[in-house]
Amino acid sequence: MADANLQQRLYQALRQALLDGRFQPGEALKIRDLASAWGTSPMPVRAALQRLVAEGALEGEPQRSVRVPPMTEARFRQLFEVRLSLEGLAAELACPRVTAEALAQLEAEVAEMDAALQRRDIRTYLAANSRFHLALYGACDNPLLLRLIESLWLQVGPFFNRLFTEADLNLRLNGFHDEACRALRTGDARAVRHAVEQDLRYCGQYLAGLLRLEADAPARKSGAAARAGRGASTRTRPGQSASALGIPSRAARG
Amino acid sequence: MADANLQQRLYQALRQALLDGRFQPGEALKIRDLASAWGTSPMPVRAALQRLVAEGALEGEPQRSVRVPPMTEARFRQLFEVRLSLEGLAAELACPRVTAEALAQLEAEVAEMDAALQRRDIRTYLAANSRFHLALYGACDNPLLLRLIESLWLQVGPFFNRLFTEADLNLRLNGFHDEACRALRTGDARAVRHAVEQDLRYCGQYLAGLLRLEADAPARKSGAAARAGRGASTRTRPGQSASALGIPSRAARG
DNA sequence: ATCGTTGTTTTGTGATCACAGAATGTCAAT
DNA sequence: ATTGACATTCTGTGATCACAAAACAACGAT
Repeated sequence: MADANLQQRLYQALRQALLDGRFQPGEALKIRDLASAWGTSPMPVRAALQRLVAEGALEGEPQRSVRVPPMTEARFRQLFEVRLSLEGLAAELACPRVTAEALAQLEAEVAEMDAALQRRDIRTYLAANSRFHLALYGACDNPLLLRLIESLWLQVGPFFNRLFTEADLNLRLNGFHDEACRALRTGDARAVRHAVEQDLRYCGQYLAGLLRLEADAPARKSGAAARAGRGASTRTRPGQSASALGIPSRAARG
Repeated sequence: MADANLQQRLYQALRQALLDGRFQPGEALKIRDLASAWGTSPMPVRAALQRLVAEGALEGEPQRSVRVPPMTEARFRQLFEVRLSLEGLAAELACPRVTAEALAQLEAEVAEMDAALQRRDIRTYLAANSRFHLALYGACDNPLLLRLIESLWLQVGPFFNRLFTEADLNLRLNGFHDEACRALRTGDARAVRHAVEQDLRYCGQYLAGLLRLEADAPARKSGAAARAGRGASTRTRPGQSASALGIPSRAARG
């Protein structure tokens, strides 16, 4: 996984950075900056960015810089309408195909999420949550569906992770995971789907609330450099976003 | 639409060629060939191909030529599972949002399809069919969903169109379109979804049958150059696939 | 003080070149 | 005749260069 094409590694790195919310919404990713940060030529960076644009993870108008799309209420609604449909389908398909080992892993993830919630360790919770859903959907025997779901995650990621790190959640969203596990044991595919859909709906409602809050209070602190309309005139200096990457930046040459 | 970036124009051209089934499944698209066919440098072609790979319309292993993926039963199943879910969702969402003009267009398309069927004009039928579904889904007020559906069409396209041009269809799949229109008038979203799903299922079942037939009879004539396993040793001469394009090939220079 | 204008810099895009890995084609040995 | 190794060609990938459009900043007019 570490080898392969340079552009594919850059793609993976950018993808992970996006999922971790290491880029500000609205932030412009400039080819030459990233290239110098990685110590490569602009070429593979260009390819990686174009691929992310093709997947909808980044937005780029014809002749302008590529930006990470800010989350709006409209986009959020669209995203969750599709997520509900697709992840529900994956869950339903996965039910009859899930193996004993997979089910064991799922329950282990639920346990870890419980523990993380009690420790108020959001980071670990989110990681276990991702693994839970991925392991569940992974059993659906439909790689195409899986790819689509992952591309959707990539589009929510930047917004999702950023908000969750700030928010203290006294809410219990692990109940739906437990419910899903029970339904999996029963073999009730509809119930599995319903549990996953409820999980998504619950989580989505919470995030929508946070989004509304952030929209009302337009960046009181240094955060959120760009609003929904047009990006503010904050000019980013070269190499600024380099710190957001894994910094494999081999000895800034030049 | 005709202007914009070179790579975007190439992308659109390739996309259309793919939708029209002008490329053989399994055929390898080589950068330099397409570039010389268009009279451009290999660079924008590379970008366009990579974008199509990112969307799943083409498949490409790391260091080898990009190919149009052959349709297999597994892939077909995966594709239609997702299509059913997504297009059903789009139809359901579109129902309460469809305008009077859109509905008029939909019924006009149905009429045209009827006429085309009686004339056994498959070409016109397919075009009207595309317009019908696109117009319906277009009312769903979810551009993201629309993009996903179009990318799915792009993946079925090469297979879909090729088979339909060969097959004489005495089947009546216009009934579901009519049913959808009636449900739209009633405002019964579930019924609209059901009609569209039935349409897809019916069409999919037919195509699956043809696929099975083609799989059993492995290319008795000159068609189908490559099978599912490994591509045959048919070595394509440069410029062969150029005829499949719009041939904007400006005076082969050199 | 604000807005329109102009000159400079930045930044994406396309072309050409260079390199490495894969595929193919040839030839010799069994 | 088939199979193995070897040489050649092809093809994707990355680097560097050149150009045009967009963004930015400074300036001048109202």
